[in-house]
Amino acid sequence: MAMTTLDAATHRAGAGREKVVAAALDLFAERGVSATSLQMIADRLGVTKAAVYYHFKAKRDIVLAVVRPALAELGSVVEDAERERSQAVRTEQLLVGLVDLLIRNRRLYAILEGDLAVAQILATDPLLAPLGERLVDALVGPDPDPGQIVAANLFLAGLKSVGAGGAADIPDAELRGYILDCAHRLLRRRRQPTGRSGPS
Amino acid sequence: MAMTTLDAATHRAGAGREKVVAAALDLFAERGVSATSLQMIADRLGVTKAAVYYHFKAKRDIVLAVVRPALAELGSVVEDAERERSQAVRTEQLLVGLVDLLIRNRRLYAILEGDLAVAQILATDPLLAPLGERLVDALVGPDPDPGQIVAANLFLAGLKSVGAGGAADIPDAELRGYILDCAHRLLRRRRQPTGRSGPS
DNA sequence: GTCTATAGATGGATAGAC
DNA sequence: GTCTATCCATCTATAGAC
Repeated sequence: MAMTTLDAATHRAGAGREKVVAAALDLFAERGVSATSLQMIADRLGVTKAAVYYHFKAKRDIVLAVVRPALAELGSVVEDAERERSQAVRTEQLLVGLVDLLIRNRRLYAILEGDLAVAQILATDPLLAPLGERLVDALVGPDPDPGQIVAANLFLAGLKSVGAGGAADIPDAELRGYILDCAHRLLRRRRQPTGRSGPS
Repeated sequence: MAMTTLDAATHRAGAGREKVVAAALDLFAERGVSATSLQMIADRLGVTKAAVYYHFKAKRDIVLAVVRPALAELGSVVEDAERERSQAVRTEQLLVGLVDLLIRNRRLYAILEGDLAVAQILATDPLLAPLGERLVDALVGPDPDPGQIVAANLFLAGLKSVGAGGAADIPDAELRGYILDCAHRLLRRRRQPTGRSGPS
């Protein structure tokens, strides 16, 4: 029974649904999630609110649909890195994957933590919620000093903002280099104040 | 005729007004600006919406009142730095002032660009709007390479997030050191690809 | 699959009594 | 200076016709 190639995961996968997601992404990036109403999404598509509600039973689900694909990718990047044994390799692989992901969809990152409402929605999703913590952990390695945690958090928070608007005029390949440079500067090992000085 | 010591600048400066600002700061930090209603602010104070409207004629004005003191301080920091002749001194002075400001009121920074609604409100204020640009300019100096602009933006964006929640358990003095370390790593001059290699 | 219509709640904001 | 009461707009969400 050919109900298209995919159908279970997303409950309905028509072109209409994807148009809603695309329009929502536009509006979320422009005005923020809380300030975007279903009416605006419907207007942009030239349909009515009720038509939007055919595809999604709540606004919350639209937010998740907009954000989930990239976060799923992010999850893969983190998992791949976590399998790496050397911390140096792990960090580098994570960084490259992270920056690539950002470059590929700059606007999305503006939404991710830009609105506290989104953070609250993501916190309710059991798969997505712990991602941030795992990210920092994989990035800095085991028993990091606090300075490195601060640096990692600062970098991750800065990432999204740079993707958002701070560097809209810089082409992808170039921006990628700049960001990786920032990451290397920030995360290069500090002089350890805690003993344990050699590589494992 | 003694109408209290101050009265012109803030149109009314009673204890009630300051309580509203304090409650709003709490709620904005917890839930974001858009998601905070006047009803919630009133409830937290045990008064009614109308009582809040006695002090502020619109929600927008509450947001500005919450944010303006710190932004005014930020303005002073930027101005002081702009008067400095050496770019190296200018950057360093700016950084120290910036980090101090962040440390002194961590929560506020979470609000500043955390909600796009706030950005839109600030953009309408003639004094506050150009601050961000001047900040970056003063931080990186004249004709910066794009990499440095990216680094500066990344740092500034990371700043607010670190103040917000990423490092809630780190004491002020220590956090201050970590952040300054990050700043120095990020903003230390790159090898210039554009000629002009020496100090002025 | 998209519509009209509307429910039901809540938002910001105002008028006027006390 | 704080209240009650209210206005009106808008919001999310649902029911049911086409």
